[in-house]
Amino acid sequence: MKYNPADIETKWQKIWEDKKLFKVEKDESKEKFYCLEMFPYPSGKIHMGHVRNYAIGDVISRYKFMQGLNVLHPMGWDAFGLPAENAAIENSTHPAVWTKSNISYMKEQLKQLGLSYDWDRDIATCDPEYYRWEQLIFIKMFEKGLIYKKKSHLNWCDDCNTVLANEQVEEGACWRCGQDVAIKELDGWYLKITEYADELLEYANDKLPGWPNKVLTMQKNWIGKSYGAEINFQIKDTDEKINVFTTRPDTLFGATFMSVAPEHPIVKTLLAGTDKEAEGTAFVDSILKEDKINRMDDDKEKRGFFTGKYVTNPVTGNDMPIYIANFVLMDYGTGAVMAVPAHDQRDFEFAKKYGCDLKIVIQPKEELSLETMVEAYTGAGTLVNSGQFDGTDNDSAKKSIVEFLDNEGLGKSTINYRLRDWQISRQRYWGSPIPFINCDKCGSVPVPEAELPVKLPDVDFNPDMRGNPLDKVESFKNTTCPKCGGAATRETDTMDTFMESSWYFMRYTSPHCDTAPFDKDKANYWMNVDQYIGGIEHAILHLLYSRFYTKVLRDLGYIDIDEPFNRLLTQGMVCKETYKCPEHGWLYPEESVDGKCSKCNSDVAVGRVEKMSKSKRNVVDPNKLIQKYGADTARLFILFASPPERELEWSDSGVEGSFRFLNRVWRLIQNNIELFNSELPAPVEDELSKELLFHTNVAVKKVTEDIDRYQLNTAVAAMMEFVNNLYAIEAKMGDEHKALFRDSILSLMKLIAPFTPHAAEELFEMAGFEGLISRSSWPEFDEKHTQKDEITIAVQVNGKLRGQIEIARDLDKETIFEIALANENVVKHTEGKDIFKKIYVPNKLINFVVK
RNA sequence: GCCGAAGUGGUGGAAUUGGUAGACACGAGGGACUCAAAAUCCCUUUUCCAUUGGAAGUGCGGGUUCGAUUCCCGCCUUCGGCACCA
Repeated sequence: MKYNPADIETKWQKIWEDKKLFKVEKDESKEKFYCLEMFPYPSGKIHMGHVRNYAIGDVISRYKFMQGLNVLHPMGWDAFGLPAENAAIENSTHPAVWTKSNISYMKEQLKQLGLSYDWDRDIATCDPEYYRWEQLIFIKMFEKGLIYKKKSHLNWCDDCNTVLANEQVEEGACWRCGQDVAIKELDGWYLKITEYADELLEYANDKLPGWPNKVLTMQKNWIGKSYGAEINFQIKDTDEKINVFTTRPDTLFGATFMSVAPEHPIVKTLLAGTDKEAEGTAFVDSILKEDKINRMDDDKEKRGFFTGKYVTNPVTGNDMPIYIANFVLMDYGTGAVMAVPAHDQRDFEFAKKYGCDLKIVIQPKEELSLETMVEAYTGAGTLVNSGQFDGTDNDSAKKSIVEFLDNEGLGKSTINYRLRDWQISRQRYWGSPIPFINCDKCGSVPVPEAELPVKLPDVDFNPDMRGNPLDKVESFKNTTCPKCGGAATRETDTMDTFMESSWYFMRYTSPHCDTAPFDKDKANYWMNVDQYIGGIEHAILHLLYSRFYTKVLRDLGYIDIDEPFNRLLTQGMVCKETYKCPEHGWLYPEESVDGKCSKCNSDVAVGRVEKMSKSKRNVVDPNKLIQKYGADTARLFILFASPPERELEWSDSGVEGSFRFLNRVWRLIQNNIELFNSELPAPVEDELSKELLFHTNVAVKKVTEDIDRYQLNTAVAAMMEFVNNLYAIEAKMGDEHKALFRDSILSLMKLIAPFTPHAAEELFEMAGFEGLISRSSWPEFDEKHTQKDEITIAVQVNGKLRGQIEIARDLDKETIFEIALANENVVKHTEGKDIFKKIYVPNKLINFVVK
């Protein structure tokens, strides 16, 4: 029978589904393994990135199943988000309709890949049964003081009437309507992730050994803990002070002016009623009008405005002019900076432009002078011009100056984070409603728990819609205050969709629990996720939020763990070269035929290898691939082509190779299928038997170890090598070897089972086995068969390979040297020379050092 | 600019702890089978010189070592992250 993936794949997918093969329950008697891949946004159809992600997770899950573990392997849908809402507006359909149809289509696609999910645990985050718990958690967090509301400056599109995330601003304009983006001060809800900054950092430092360093480093940088001081500066002729944060208190004597952020509240006070007011306000407005992206541009010119006011340097007593400066960020530190132009590059540039004083307070070995300085000196040195601190090295001066300030009540040592609290308000429809009611008398009041979930109301979507749909649904918006009973309005913003993905992995442990977000017992049994797999692009946002959420849920008493994910594998992107036609722009791969555009026959320009994306059309559709070769081939190729962490360059001919391999496996086992139903003579202990045992045990060992260390590409290579060896042995063997050969091809079936499960099931069945190979045991290897008695070792002279000798394993050293020295070619290189050192690496090589 | 990762045949990649560089696969060339094709199978395939064999070779330049793709120093390139963070 020819290998025909189309028939066998649907057959086995149905059997697995009918038998609910991958359905699991908590079972204390078994060791558990929780394998999780990042759930997808239901955008319409799956792409190669999904295939790769889920193929990796499926191999690991199936392998652990076969090793006898109780494996939880769930899948679901990150179902809230803007694309659904945009599609709804465009097509006048409800986002729920669009989302649901996408989910059912994509679910079918995933099933076609033969993935081992427990579909009974399927969840969609847009389901009120999911987001009701998110709303409950939100209220619990509020009660614990982890949530607050504040005004802040955000990207705002007037036309769409909504806040935009930074990444939704394209060259200063709204990505959807092209309107210029403004900065607007808006109310928003914040989660106090900064309260957990230290713990998040601490675990990232050394308590997450299963995470790639790369991701931990990115998170550490994102949190950005820095030690420094807060120093108070008195505004001259007033009672008010301006606080600054600095990491360089040692340079305080060199502070000659002050810069404050345009958004800083003090700005209005400073300008009020002065002759600078009009000009200053205009300056501030001109900066705030720029969108955030532009304002943070590379090499942005430094612009400042002198307010006409001064602060007093607390240690020198000198007047320091106060400038409003475009490069000072309101949301880092205190929004005000003491400027030390001699020792900070930004302040240096600013001072040169606006003619501010420079003062050197740190001298390195090679003396600085103001006349020759062309840039700020930021290195170490000895303090000068710094009163009683002169002569101390700048590092210890950091401490002593802060101590001095502390004693005088002028400042204190402090720690600052780059991490900011998480703003979760979105002026959108397709997200979880924020369960709060705004009352004129009582302020923001949580919706009583009994009234949860706050469900999204129905809205008629149409292309003429603008703004936040919820805000216009009067029946939703108008309500009464739960506290005072007076008229009140419901919060019409919805939550950031990262809120859903921050705890979905816990919901999977009891997805239908209707009394709590999840069953605590079950969650404690299944968590942590033992293996999490997903794209590197989530290194910060999703993975940091999930860690934060886990700690919060712990502190709220929902679960007893500190971190959600034990091991993390970040898979690389799937890439392909791009094709561009001078007439028709980007082309799909199939539109470029022999270097010509299939539409106009112009020469096609082959671009660089890039991440597969719809916009550049350098995509390969998993559907077409599965139709042509089957899911097993698709899975095998995507795992073989590259190690999981690295990016994968798509190659059609590589796919052919994987298909060929599967056919070779198929034929090898087919040709010998009758062995499974035959009485065979007892095996003999000859060379060929030894060889067979050797190759089989080596293959099992290598595949096992490679899966354990995520090297799925070399695991596939080991299976290929095994098959090549089996063909060679098949050609030589007699009846007395067939019993062993039968064992070997059974091992082969099991080894390929996690990778190409359909083909493995079919072969297993044809061999006459009862039950499913997916539920059979993983093959074991015997270390003694992975070693040969006769081995080849390399003979080097002065580190250069001069020969190879066959010896018995573990032969004594001196005998090996004798044999090696007798080797003809070795003699040539040692003759007439002194051998003054002989090195022997057991069973590997020897090296003669001669002169 | 800062941080991180990577750089190996024509191509994707392998070499797990410092020990025979190029496993496995793709592509290419040659051959077998076939009326022919497809499929399959076999051989060759780092470069250079050559007759057994030799020389060079893992981005570049140094170093440590009997021995370096692997460790150290300096540089180049590519990719990723962060970026006026006080």
